[in-house]
Amino acid sequence: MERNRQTPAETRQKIMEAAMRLFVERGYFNTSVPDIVRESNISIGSIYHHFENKQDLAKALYAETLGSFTAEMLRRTEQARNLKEKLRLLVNFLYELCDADPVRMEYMLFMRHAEIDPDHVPVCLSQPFQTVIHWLEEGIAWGEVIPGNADILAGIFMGGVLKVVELRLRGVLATSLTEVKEEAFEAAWRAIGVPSTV
Amino acid sequence: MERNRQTPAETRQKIMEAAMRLFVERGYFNTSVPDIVRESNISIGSIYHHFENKQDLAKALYAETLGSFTAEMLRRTEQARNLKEKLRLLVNFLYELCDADPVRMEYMLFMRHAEIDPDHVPVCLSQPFQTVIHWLEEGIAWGEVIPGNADILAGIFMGGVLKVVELRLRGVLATSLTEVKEEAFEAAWRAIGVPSTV
DNA sequence: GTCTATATTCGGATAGAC
DNA sequence: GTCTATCCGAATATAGAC
Repeated sequence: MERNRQTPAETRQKIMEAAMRLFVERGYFNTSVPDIVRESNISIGSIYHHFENKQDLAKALYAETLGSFTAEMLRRTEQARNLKEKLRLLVNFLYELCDADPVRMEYMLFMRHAEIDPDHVPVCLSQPFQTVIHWLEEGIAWGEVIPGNADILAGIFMGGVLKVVELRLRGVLATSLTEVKEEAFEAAWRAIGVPSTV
Repeated sequence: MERNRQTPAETRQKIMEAAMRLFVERGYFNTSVPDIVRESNISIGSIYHHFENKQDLAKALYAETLGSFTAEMLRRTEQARNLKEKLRLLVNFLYELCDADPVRMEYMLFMRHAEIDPDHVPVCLSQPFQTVIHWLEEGIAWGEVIPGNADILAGIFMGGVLKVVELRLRGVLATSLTEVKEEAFEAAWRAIGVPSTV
């Protein structure tokens, strides 16, 4: 068989992309390494050259995906003037990402990574969620957010926003999320925002 | 080894309870049938007598758990006079269940059953969630709920309420859900309820 | 670095005694 | 209906040529 001309970095990238597609489609445990070989057109030997084992591949995929998501989220929200605007930009980012790359969105929302990596940090303790909690603590101090437990308010807000993503990914919502982002954001904001705030 | 004196129904029940504990603790695919043998003290032969195979056991467990949950949910909410009261009773039920039986709660919230059963119906299409959507459609007609897309409003409300459950199960919230159920409910209701409604 | 061929382990499932 | 002993396929991972 003809050998690949691509660079090692490209090979590694193709492996990870194929793995993400398959993990989303059938789940980690229903995906064998030979499946990844077929989906990526990379041989099993190369896969085990780039990654120690299947779990190591999954961990690298998770870490890199979460890392780039977090960086992009912070970039997209940093220029906001107040909390309401920050959260609106966050929702816009999430909903646009879901429309543009549903596979990546589904991967981040639903991969049960704790079943793969015993010392995995739960999503609600990871940086994106903790950042939102911190924003809400500031928002409470500033009088933009209804006083209360910031963890609970963050859960109500983000849980609502993300459940709408799930409804879209499951086909319950027929319309793209971009079309409903205002309605969803306004509802979620009503739960936590002080009404007088613009 | 001494044979069991229990009835077949008890044997079946012990198998299912052990399976649920293990599925929640390590996940379906990290649980082998020999694991279930150890956890339940039922032999592998008996397990395969009561269930066709491991997947059939998981399907029965899921169906029976969801069925009894749905029945109890409907029973607990039927006497409410209006939508706000109905949803409050629903939240009370969910949060009390989480405190009383976190394993069952976690099983229902996080089992990725689609990876086990190819023709599994997603949670957001299952009876409990569809019931809430139907309630909200009525609530909109009655003027109790802010006019809008009932799917989205249901997602915002239930997503928020359930994310708080997740925060509790993951140890982010140190207090029991019973202690915070009013705060969480009031916030989630603000997202969807017409303010004038009592 | 990439490939093919192969070894080993492990877990789902069955046979058949009691 | 419950049990023990066993089979067998599938999947992870390795060896070693190119």
